[in-house]
Amino acid sequence: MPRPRSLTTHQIAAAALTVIDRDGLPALSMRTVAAELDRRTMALYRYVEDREELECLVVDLALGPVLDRAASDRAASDRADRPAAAAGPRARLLVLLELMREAVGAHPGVLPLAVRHHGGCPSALRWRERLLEALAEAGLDAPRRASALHALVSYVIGALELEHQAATAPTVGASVPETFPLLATALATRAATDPALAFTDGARTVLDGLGLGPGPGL
Amino acid sequence: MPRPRSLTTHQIAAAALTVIDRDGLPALSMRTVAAELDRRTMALYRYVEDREELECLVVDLALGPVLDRAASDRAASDRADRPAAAAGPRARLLVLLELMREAVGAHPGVLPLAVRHHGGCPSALRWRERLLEALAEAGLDAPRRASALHALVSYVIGALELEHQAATAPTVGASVPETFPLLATALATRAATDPALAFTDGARTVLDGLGLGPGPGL
DNA sequence: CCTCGTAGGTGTAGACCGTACGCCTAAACT
DNA sequence: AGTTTAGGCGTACGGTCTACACCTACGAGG
Repeated sequence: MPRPRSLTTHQIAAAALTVIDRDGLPALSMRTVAAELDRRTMALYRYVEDREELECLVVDLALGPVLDRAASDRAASDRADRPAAAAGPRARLLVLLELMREAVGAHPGVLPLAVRHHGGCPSALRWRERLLEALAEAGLDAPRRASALHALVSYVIGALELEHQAATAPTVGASVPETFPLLATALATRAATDPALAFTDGARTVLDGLGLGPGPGL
Repeated sequence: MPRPRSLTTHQIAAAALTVIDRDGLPALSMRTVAAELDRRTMALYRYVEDREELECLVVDLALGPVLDRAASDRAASDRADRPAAAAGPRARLLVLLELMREAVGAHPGVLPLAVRHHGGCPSALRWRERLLEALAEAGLDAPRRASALHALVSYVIGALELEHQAATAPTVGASVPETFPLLATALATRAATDPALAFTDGARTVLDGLGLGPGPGL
């Protein structure tokens, strides 16, 4: 009976993501998103409570691929096309962690939003559930699962944040070398390393610490 | 010859910290800080380039205690007053990580700023250098130190961020239970755990993963 | 003691932001 | 065709940061 909606929240999220990818996160505003959709600013408020909710939609959209690809990996593993993905809990966890990194890496500007809304956005919650499934499969009981999840999520959030800042930092380390010799060499080493390798390396460290030793899969 | 300065950057940082502690991070603005010092807004720009720099000063001030207490611990250990603090590299690392958590915990509102500026603020750099010293003492060579530093810093940043959000979240987990059973129990477990214990537990996990097994000290 | 120059402090104003409120109107069901 | 419901728009308010030009208080040199 009422007038039909001419926009969807998905379209709005996509427009916001376009703005972020093109002009960076600081450019994200109700005005710019509305302009991207050829609408006036206030039109958005018919679909979204406030900016907070819009950000949540963007995060959900950007993190969508994580689950899609995880699901396709799982389906593929059922068909034994991608045996590596199903080799074992440890390998599956590693894949999940790397999928999250890739999803965020595809839209770097979203990272601060993802960090802020990872607790209230469906995609992120589903991702965590997947982690827990793998942890359960590895034989961890509930308390150890909770502890392991905390360690893994903390690492991922921190590592992504570090990587993001390294990418957007205004080259801070000018006065570092003399005062902090160890730090200087460490930063140099890090700058010379492939970020993806550094991420996976740290992830493996955490998995080792959880007692999920390198199994037959990897 | 010129007119002397009537303020110090330290005073400005302290005023900003007062504002944050009293009214929360969103209340931080050039206006509120200036009001705290009984000055007009623009007076601050004689001491600070922009808001960015002010935030950096606040982080530096808030993180100061980490280094002071780490130094006093070290002095104390020299006098054998606090043997536990000098028991070994692993114990020292754990203390450094916990000191960082306590420093941020003393001013919860600063956390987002600390995360954003941890790379450009002297206190944070000195803290990292201390970590590297302990790692070197543990026998790790330069590449492994860089890798270990990355894992540790990532974990700390992520864990603090998680803790901060758990404290300020508007109770999101309403729809979680049915859709994500594993996550629901994990969140319940986490909510029932002392944050300090959860933090230390995760830190120990990372240290284990780094091969710094539980030594004689702890 | 007086003057002078430097730098501190201030006021104004511009360009943004998010969003509360009220109006008009287009669409679809009765 | 009529009614009703929501969509879209315009305006406006209060807030942010900060560029710029102005006045003035202070300490040093004479």
